[in-house]
Amino acid sequence: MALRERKKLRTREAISTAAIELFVEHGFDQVSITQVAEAADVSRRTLFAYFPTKEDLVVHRFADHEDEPARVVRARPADQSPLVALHTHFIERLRAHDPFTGLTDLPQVLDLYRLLRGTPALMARMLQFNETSERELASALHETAGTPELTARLAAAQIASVHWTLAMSNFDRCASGTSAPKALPTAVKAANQGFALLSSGLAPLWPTTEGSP
Amino acid sequence: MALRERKKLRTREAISTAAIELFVEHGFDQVSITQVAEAADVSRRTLFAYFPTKEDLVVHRFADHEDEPARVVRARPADQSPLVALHTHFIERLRAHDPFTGLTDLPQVLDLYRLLRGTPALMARMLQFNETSERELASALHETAGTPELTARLAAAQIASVHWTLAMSNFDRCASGTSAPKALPTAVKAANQGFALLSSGLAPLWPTTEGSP
DNA sequence: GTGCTAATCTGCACTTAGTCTACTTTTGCA
DNA sequence: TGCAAAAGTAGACTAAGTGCAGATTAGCAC
Repeated sequence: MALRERKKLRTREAISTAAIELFVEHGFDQVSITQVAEAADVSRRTLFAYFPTKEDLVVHRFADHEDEPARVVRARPADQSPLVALHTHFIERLRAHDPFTGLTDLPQVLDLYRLLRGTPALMARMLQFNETSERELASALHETAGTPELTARLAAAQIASVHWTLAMSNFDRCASGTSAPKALPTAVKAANQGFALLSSGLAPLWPTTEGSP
Repeated sequence: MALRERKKLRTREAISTAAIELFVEHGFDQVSITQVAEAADVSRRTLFAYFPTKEDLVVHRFADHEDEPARVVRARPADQSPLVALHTHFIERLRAHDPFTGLTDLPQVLDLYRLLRGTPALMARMLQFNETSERELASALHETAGTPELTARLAAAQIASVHWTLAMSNFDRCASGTSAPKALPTAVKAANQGFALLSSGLAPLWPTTEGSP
């Protein structure tokens, strides 16, 4: 990689790191773009060349994971169902304490999560990420499993929402002080339940005599 | 209702109507708050007394439906499962061409939907509505069906996402010119499939020999 | 090294969303 | 009619984000 490219990456990291540090310490709304630019030793204008909005200074760190579910579905063995592939992968990442699952002990990541949850503007941006992820997952299901389009969209929506719920739930436990290894068994159980609900449906939760309309 | 209250409501409506009219004609980003205030014949500052953000000028029209799923679950007969209640209700609203379902012929509503879909900032705001709706549904499930908290959250997430997907799918059909009565059968079939997936799970979609991990 | 080109960085002015404060108008009611 | 409270207004202010014109700097040819 050329010097120019490397320098750009370093600058980008420097800006984002400075931003998150300031945001974590003083709060997202209490720190201005100008202050971030000063801390990172670049001009305000340059900062906007790297990050289109203030929110992106924080959430770009999750951009890598945006297409993870779709990739997992596309990369699965031919004889494996998408749901099993996603389940297996999630449990695997959980055991690896991948921040992607919400289960982590890294103080920096926990701070980052706390910042996200406490800032509506950032949560809104994360939901958009989630929607992109969902759309890509729908495409992957449609293209690799032959699922009809609407069906794929419905399934992807369910899967993405369960995924998000599990990650938030895991994070909440870690943020409130439980260590990752200690939270792992609960997290695995939760993940198993989430994927079981996806796989077998919600009907067994509320058994009644009445049928559907 | 007192004169003061009535006048406030009228002002609120006038502002929102003027705003939507302008936004639909020229685009959300091409119209400034100042222009909206002028069109509604109030001061900029007064406008902000009624609507906290520019986005709210548009999306407040959906605020009524925010807690609809939770209400349906709470109001269901004692012997009915939450899922059946929600399914029945959705089909009912579909037949009534309730804009809440995305199925409508009212040109104003269609314009409004088109505006939403074409404006990322507005979609982001709608996703937040959806999340609130999901949280309230989770509470309703937890409190009225005795579902454990995490289970309720997972179920609510799935239900809310299917709901949203169905509404968007119906809207897309209507926005592309299909009349509501003509789109109804397809919409009912889609709803039945969505709720069937929720009820019985995704496993049957992708039958394989391999089990879960 | 020298110089050229193109990418990058910067300063500055500008627009717009949203807030704050102090002041005026209107409404409900005695 | 008069008064207290609610609602509306004017105008200055902060901060995000954009456009532009000029200064720097990397990459490369010689």
